[in-house]
Amino acid sequence: MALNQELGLREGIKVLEHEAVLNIYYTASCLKKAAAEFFQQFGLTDVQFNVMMLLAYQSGPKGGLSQAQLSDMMLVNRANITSLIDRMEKVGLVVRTDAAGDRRSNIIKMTTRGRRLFIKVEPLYAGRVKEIMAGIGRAEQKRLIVLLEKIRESFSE
Amino acid sequence: MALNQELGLREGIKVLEHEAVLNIYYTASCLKKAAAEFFQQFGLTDVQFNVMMLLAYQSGPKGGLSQAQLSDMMLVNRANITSLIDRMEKVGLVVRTDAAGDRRSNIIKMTTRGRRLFIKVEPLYAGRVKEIMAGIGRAEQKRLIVLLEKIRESFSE
DNA sequence: CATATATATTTCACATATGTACTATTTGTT
DNA sequence: AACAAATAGTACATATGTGAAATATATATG
Repeated sequence: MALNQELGLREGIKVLEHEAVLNIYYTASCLKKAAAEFFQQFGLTDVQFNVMMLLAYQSGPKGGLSQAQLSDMMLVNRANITSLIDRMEKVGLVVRTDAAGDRRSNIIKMTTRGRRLFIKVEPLYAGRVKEIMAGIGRAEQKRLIVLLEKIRESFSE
Repeated sequence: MALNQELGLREGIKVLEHEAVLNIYYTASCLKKAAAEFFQQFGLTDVQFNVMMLLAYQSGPKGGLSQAQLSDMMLVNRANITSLIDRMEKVGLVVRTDAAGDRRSNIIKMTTRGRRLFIKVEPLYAGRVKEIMAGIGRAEQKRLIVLLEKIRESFSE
């Protein structure tokens, strides 16, 4: 449905570019809500699951990632990683370990409990994502990705 | 640029659907940051500007919108509108007025100062949005909007 | 080697988002 | 009219996002 109707606006959105931007915002927000809802049953947030996914697939030779690396891969302010890892550490999903050779940084690793939970949740999540994206086919998904990449190019200039 | 590279991921994203979702998130985040940066020079946040835009274009016969109406049009939790309007009222952009006939609800209206600022900022914002979206043409923007609408359909079932 | 600069993390103040619970008021039903 | 249910706003706890400043440690340069 068009955004106008979904939001119950009396007046349409006049600038096409703005309508496109609002569509991106709104869709991201819907997806985020659906993700939050999905992860809640496992006591996780979408952001926490993202951390676990990065630790599972992107870990370096040290068997973990520093907070700075996580921050870069998540586009999250570094200040924010501190409390995020605090919360995850408190519930035993990850641990901070010393980085060999650099006493400034922590290497974050998943605990056995974290890994076990991740292995259980990940395939279920993949299924849910496919369900949600079933409205558009693979070719359309690829086209969507290309369009979004083009938009982001204006930021890297 | 592909998300893999932008985030510096060692391993690519395996599930296409997930890659599409992450692209939407990431693009929304980039757009939001650009908006925040833009509005900062006027002492506004993007969310506050959104409130002003709704008050300017969507106001009902009472010359304003209730907090509940704003909440619906912004997809913001109602609990959140309270503090948002608190902050905007404190800096004199909007006022809470009594709703004739319903003592439960407040009608939010822009102040003269708010309206003056909005009139100044709006065309500059429209220009900035066009700049940002210049990477894709009008036809592509329309196609993007359609794709995003299709994705959102899976939530309204 | 000493000093300047850069990097990693933490802390702080704040804006925004969520859900839940509460009060006040309105509306709908009997 | 009396009572139940719905609605509007607020308050609170929590998660996430921002920038700025502080601390500790590493690195680069003269």
